[in-house]
Amino acid sequence: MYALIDCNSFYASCEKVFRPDLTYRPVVVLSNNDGCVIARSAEAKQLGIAMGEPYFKRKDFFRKNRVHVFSANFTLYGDLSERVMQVLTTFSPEIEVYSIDESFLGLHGLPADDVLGQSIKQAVGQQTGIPVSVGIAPTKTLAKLANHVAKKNKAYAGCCTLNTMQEVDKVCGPLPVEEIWGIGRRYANMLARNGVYTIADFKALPEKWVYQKMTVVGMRTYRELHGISCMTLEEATPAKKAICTSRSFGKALSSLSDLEEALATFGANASRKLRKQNSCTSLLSVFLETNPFKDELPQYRNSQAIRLPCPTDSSLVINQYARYVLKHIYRKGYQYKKTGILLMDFSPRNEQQLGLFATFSQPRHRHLMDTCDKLTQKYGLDILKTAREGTKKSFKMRQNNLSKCYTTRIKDLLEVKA
DNA sequence: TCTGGGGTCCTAGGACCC
DNA sequence: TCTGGGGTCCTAGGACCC
Repeated sequence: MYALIDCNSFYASCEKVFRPDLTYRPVVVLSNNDGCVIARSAEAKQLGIAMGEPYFKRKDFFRKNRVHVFSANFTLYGDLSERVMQVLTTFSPEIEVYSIDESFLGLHGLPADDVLGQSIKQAVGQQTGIPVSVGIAPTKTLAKLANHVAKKNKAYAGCCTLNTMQEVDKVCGPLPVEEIWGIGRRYANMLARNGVYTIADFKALPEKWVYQKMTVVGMRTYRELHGISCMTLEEATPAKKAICTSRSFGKALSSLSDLEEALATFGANASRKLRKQNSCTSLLSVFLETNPFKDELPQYRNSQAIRLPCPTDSSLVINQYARYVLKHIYRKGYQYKKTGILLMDFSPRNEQQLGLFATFSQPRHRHLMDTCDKLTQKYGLDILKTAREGTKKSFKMRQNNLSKCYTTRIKDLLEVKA
């Protein structure tokens, strides 16, 4: 049996932990640049605020309804996420951290019932302040469904256990197919065209038809719904096969030098992620685009990849090539809104073949990068940068409602006043 | 004025190898 | 006269997830 533990309105809940005055108030969290709504507290959902709505379209509505607005604070959410996962490991050593706000637990040897679910919920709530829902079932796909049911129906009090196929069919059969993990909008449309609307309809299909229309991925989902486990717990997080860093700018940029500063910052960031998982990259791609929402402005977007002479994890080398590509795809006279870098084709750091014609020295770069990483880990990212990253930051994001980093920055600690 | 930022897996088809 | 049977790698496109 598996348990799926999912945090309720995670980002909004994180903000509420340190703002008890907002406990019963509608709260929303915005995407980078204060662009769209990406999290809503239960009260905000009740007001009819949708996921992904552009903030500027709803500003007046938020003010009128006294909706509290936060800029995304991923440092805070990441830290609280780790604390939640830490509590979960006290229940079972088998844990797959599936995303920032949810984990699967393997329940070998544990009583898979609502009592366990409730004690997980209680422990996480007490130790972190984050409310969670728990779904327990024989397969991961069914645990996801059970979790959905626990969240949507008050009667379940945040925990739903589905032990038998009879229970599954009774509770989940009438639900629409798009609630199934692995069935998105496209498949839901395709299924609707074929007269399949509910989970019961889907389960009644011939397996061969599912395979033909939805490949082996769909078939796995189908079997999991029938109680046949096809997805195992992935306890070790596999290394990434690609790493991307990109941001929209707070305001449009047109000069090459401004774009170079932005890209160098993103490149340094992507390189740090690369070093953190002990990989080297040998293929990188740079992209650049104007604001697609501005119909009246001339539009341009382009991207290009470049193969490196030998694998590297050096910010300096990566940015040198990134800058070369940027110059190549940059065109004068456009208002750019976004750029980014994508690193691909990884190899392990300790298994490097040196390039015969490499123009940079691996050992020297390695030593330099190690030293830089040690310094920034200890004193923060602002302590040391490459000159290319600049100091102007003309690309910086809009973040007008950013909360403090209560748990990761000493000067942001809450004060208790007598 | 203002519209996010990451990832994964699978399949088909083409080019090439022996 | 007859023209097999195995592979790999790459790319593009389509689906999905948070």
